Amino acid sequence: MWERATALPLLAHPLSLPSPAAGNYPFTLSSISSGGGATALLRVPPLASSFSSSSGREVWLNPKFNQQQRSPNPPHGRHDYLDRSVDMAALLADLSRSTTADELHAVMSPFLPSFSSSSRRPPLSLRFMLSLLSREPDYRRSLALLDWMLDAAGYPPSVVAYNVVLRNAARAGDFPLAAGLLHEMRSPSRSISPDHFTYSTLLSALSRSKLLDAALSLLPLMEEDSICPDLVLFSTLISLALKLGDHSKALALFSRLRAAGIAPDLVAYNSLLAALARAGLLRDARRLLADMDSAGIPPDTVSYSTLLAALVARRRFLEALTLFNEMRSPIRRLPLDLPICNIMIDAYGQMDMAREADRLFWSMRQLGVSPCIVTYNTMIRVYGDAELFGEAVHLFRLMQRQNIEQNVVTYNTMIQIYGKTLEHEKAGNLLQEMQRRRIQPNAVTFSTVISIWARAGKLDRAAKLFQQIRDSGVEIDPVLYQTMIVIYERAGLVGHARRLLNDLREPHDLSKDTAIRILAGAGRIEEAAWLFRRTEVKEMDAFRSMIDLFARNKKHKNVVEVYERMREVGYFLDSEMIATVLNAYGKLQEFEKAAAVYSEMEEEGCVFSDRVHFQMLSLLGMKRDFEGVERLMEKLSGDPDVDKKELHLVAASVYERANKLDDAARIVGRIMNRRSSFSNA
DNA sequence: TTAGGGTTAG
Repeated sequence: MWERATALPLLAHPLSLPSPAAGNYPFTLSSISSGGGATALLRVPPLASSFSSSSGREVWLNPKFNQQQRSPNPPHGRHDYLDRSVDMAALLADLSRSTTADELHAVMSPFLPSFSSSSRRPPLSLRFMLSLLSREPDYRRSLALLDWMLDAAGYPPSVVAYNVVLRNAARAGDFPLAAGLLHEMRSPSRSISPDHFTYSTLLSALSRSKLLDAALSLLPLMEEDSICPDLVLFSTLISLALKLGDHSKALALFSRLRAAGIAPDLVAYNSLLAALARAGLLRDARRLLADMDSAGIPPDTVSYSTLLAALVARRRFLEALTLFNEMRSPIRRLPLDLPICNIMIDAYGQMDMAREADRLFWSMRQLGVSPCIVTYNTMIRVYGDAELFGEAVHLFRLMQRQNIEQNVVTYNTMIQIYGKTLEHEKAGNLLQEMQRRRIQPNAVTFSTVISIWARAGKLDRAAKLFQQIRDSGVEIDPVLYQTMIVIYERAGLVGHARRLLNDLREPHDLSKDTAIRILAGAGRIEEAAWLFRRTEVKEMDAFRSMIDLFARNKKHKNVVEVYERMREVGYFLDSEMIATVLNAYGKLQEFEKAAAVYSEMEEEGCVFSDRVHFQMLSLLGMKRDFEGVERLMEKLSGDPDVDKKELHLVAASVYERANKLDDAARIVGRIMNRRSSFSNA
């Protein structure tokens, strides 16, 4: 429950100042000059120097202007606040930039009793004081002043006064106080309605502190107070939900935004794209791009990179390439920026298009984009995956020669590459080198090195390193210890493995399926495969992770091996897995088998995602069975579930890759026809 | 008076 907090005393160290007896004010009105109007010059005498850094200061006031307006022609180029009442307020405002709340309060406190409670609104000077106190580290003293204003001086409660105090409590992360104030406002004794500002400040502060549920709990209160959240608030909440990985909340919030009649802007749309992508609703995301066009907010580079990253993460490269071409096509002509270069270099690498990745990497500067550490790390990995080991090493050392920052990811990537080249000594050297350079190895580094050494037959060294890690108190994460356990088991040291589990207080009967999932998920291919082959796998997730692992590593034969084992057990695959298997058969040039899987699964009543159909289409193209391509296209054109635009794009790219440009153009023509008939309708 | 989006390693 929220609680009203105790306020700190207004003045931590009371200062003694002259009493405000007549004529003893700490400043004087010294002259009135002219110009366009009455401008008053206040001279702050040395008497007041205890709250001013200089021994005397000048403050210009123009009574013609309303309070808090800035003077159009500030004398001496100064910007001073102006107040019609020409009272202390202006001076306070000016001094507030160089004076502490304590000093100001010391100046003001003698006057406090003289403030009349009969007026409806506290004078500006008091309001300044409140605002200033609330900005101090001891922001709770603003609460004391608020209490004094309401209770002692008897001013009526005001939303603004509460908001000032609440804002700074919220900014300071003091949510019990902030929410306490909110409830106090709404209580019968105060009975003032929190306004839009009250909720905005509180909600955005809660969001900054990642307190999504607390923020959401305020929405019903807002509704009671008839305050509708605005675009800013909604998009803050949506992005927070996304950051916390709760895409369904993000989607729900977006629906509420729409229901409230708020038109999303580009960023809100991009957040929605991210939410859809994370929910795996890529088709909806793809459609949203078109919706954005109709809404007059065409997608930008970020929109595309959001979708691209999601497609790449799901290994849907064909669609990713199509999308990338689309963003660079004459219709869009969107510029490339750093993240999208990073995404594409990564994607090209995974697509076995290292040459394209390389070209993009080295042309970035011409595109006006400076590669960052992520770019370098990705490019090194792509070189390694393409077995361009010389290039990988060269780039790694080039970074050092050019003093480009390297981090633990850089080293982990490079160590992994030395694992591939079976240079376990060099892997070990890099481990030492990074430690010399004060780049802390992490669990990834250790499990990689241990795995490399074990594979090189250096079991002793691996075990010794593992022991060192344990002794050092570094947390042993599941991948690290599963790696070590499999190493022991492979070496026939079952006792060691059991003891390890025992020491780590892990149950010995931790299922092998789980172990497989952990190792496969981490890309520990040797260890996962070894375990997979000697385990009677039951869990679908274990199979899935193995298919993913082998697919990621382009071990197409092994993908098929997992598939066949699943069929033996009697499992049906989901769409994603079928597409992966089809792709593997394609890479193995086993088109007949692929076609058999496709029709068999269809007969079994599997509902395919578009991706499966498109994969099959692409296989037929690779097989140069263009009659088959046309037949399948015809069939899919009549399927209401298939996205027609996407279908045509895929078909066009199938013909393009087969170098049948006329056919590709014919298909593209169909897209254009569809488009024009759509716009005519 | 308030604000939001996409990228790297086991």
